[in-house]
Amino acid sequence: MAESPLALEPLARVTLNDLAYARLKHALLSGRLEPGTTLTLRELAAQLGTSMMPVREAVTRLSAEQALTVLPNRGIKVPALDAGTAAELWRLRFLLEGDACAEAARHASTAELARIATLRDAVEAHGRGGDLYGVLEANSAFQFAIYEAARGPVALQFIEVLRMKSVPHCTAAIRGMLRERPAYFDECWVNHDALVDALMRRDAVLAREVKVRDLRALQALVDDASGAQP
Amino acid sequence: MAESPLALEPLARVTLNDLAYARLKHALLSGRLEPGTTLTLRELAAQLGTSMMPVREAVTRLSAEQALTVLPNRGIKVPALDAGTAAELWRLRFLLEGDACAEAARHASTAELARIATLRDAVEAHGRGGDLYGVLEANSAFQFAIYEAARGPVALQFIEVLRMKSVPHCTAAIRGMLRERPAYFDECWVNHDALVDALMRRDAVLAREVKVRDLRALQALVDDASGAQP
DNA sequence: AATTGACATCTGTGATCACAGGTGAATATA
DNA sequence: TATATTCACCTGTGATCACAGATGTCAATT
Repeated sequence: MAESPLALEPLARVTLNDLAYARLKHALLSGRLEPGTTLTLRELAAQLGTSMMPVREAVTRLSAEQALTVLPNRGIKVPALDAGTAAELWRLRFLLEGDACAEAARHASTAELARIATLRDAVEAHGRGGDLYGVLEANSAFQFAIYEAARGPVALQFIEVLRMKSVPHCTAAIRGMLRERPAYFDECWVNHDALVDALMRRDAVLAREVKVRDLRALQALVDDASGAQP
Repeated sequence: MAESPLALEPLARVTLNDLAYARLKHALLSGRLEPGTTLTLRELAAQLGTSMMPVREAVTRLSAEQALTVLPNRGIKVPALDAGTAAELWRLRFLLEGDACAEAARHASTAELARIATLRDAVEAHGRGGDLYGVLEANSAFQFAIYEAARGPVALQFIEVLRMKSVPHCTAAIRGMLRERPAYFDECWVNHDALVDALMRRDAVLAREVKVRDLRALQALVDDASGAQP
């Protein structure tokens, strides 16, 4: 067989299983599922218009990643985090997301940098508008644009898992603060600007530093909120 | 309801799915599956004495983690790594396994340290005996005893995923070196000793440093072997 | 009136069946 | 003899069916 000069990708086969997983992942990453929410396979299958089969493989996977918990004969639950697990998640987010930002500073193309800057603006716009899901969705898109630019598919997948577990745990606190003290988020916009700036200047060390600072602020917000009204 | 003084664990429900996953994971982590090996769902189901169902959920999961590749209508394959992915895996192993060793130095109980030291001896014994699967199995047990002592379940899972992808890629090189230049591994035993020593002295920085050195040596071995006879 | 008992219902799990699609060997053709 | 073509077989994927177990309701009993 002759070597094709096109070298086309093998054209990844997308199964209903993958599709179901992608949907649930997106729901978790964009804060639309909060701890305590319960689901059932049959209900999800009906919503997606398929049989239970693809849904249950997706749920099995998410349950293995501890992004969902399956109660035997009782349904599927978005788990609440105990303090120890939450602490470990923050630690790993500092480590992996910080590292990914450093790598992004090294590898991002100018087109990617431009796209990242655009997405940053969208986050701030939604944030000042005060709509929760808008800002969560936009923020997710902004962050993952950076992590994709880091050119590390394995690390990207780890970060997805971390955030699927972490985001639901943060949503309530963000909603409260967005309603009561929206000015609190000014610090976020500053950090976002600083991060984009570091990426554009190719300063890997600074990028990681800014990212960790940003995450630490979020952790403080969430810890305060859950400490105040548990 | 009265608070039970026993506070028993909820007794985790173990499904055939989990069992099948554990089996395949173990086969990958202990080097018994090498790149290029092909499997089928029906064959695995027959070996495990179940229907295809539990096996396929386990395989779906492993394929999502890219520890296995499923070729549409053609079977399941243990994937070979391209250079880019291999490099990223090494980078992440330095990061996460190094970090886990540092954490183990902080949190390991004396009982765990004793067990780790025992397992270290077993690795060296099998290594000097020259039997491949013995040393791989013992080494896996030794390393994971350390990572469990680090008290980070999420990080532990990430490390498992990394090694499921990395170990098959290393097996052939280790076999070759074990046969041709067994003295090469003396460096390993020294590193293992140094690692256990660092753990016992609670020196987190040193533990990470030794671990990274150990991994770097393994990477050099594997890269040399695959560069020599690709 | 409070407690206990049974039962109807709903859950995830596992098995079996049906199917589209890809492979490769055997066959027919030039 | 070399090439093209067909076709039987085997694969993963998806749907449907069967089942054990947990829950909560409702009635019978004390």
